[in-house]
Amino acid sequence: MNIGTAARQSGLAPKTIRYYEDIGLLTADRAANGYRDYSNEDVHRLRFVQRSRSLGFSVEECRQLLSLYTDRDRASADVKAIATEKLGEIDRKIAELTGLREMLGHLVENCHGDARPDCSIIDGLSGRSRDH
Amino acid sequence: MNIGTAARQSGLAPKTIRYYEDIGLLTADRAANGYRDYSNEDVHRLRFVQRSRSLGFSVEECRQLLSLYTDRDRASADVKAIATEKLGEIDRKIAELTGLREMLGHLVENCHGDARPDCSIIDGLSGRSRDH
DNA sequence: CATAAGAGTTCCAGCCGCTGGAAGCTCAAG
DNA sequence: CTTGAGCTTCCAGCGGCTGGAACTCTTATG
Repeated sequence: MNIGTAARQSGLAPKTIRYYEDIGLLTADRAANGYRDYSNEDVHRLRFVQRSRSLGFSVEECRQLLSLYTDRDRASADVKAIATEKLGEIDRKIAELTGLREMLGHLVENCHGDARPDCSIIDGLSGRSRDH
Repeated sequence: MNIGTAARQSGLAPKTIRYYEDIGLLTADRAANGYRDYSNEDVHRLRFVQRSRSLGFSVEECRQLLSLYTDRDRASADVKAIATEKLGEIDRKIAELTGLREMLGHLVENCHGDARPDCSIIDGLSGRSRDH
């Protein structure tokens, strides 16, 4: 199948698929006319990458996961290690964002938000606030 | 004061400060020797940007905030609007990450993580899992 | 006073992960 | 036969820095 079909079936943009080929993440056969030609198994791999990316894995991690995916002899522990590491990262990001949310939330709450120039958000950002 | 001192006091890297000047976010006086020369007020502004960036505002948003910071006549409502919008974005990001966390958490939980090649994480990523 | 270290300057290039756009090819429908 | 969609390649740019080269300037020490 052509790249457009593979794109639709995998949820990736054609441009993205070409880019992945460019950086050597995935290869594709070529038809006689020079068009890329994708098998169902290729689409599986594309979707695998799409899901992994959307779960927060970097392209390099996808490369690793993909080789683990392809290598039927690898231990599941190898995969679990990568996924667990990622889980930690996600947790750290959530914690960080939650902190941000709290701080910014305070600022917004304390800002009267009217026509007066006095603004606790600006004060907070400039480090002139009384607490924290 | 020189850029290094301003950097230390604002929590930004000298490179970053030069970059901000490059893109016209902040300007700096020059001393006779050509070195950038920062006043205490400059450092205030640098720190303002540093905080804003660390709270998740983009450089462009920082530019807006900075002009609101500098303009003593603006209404606090203007600032509040930007901050509230940002708060929504942060909430969306948290929700997204929480979703990811849950999904990846399930996969990791179900993976026995031993030497066997059978792996529920790989299965999940490849879209072969039974549920979700 | 010579010299060496450290901090400043400029500019160019690269990171990640795409995405847009130009110019040219191929293919299917009308 | 023409039109338009879809494919190809390549080059450039996004955001937000960061690294490195090559240079000048300042400061401390022998």
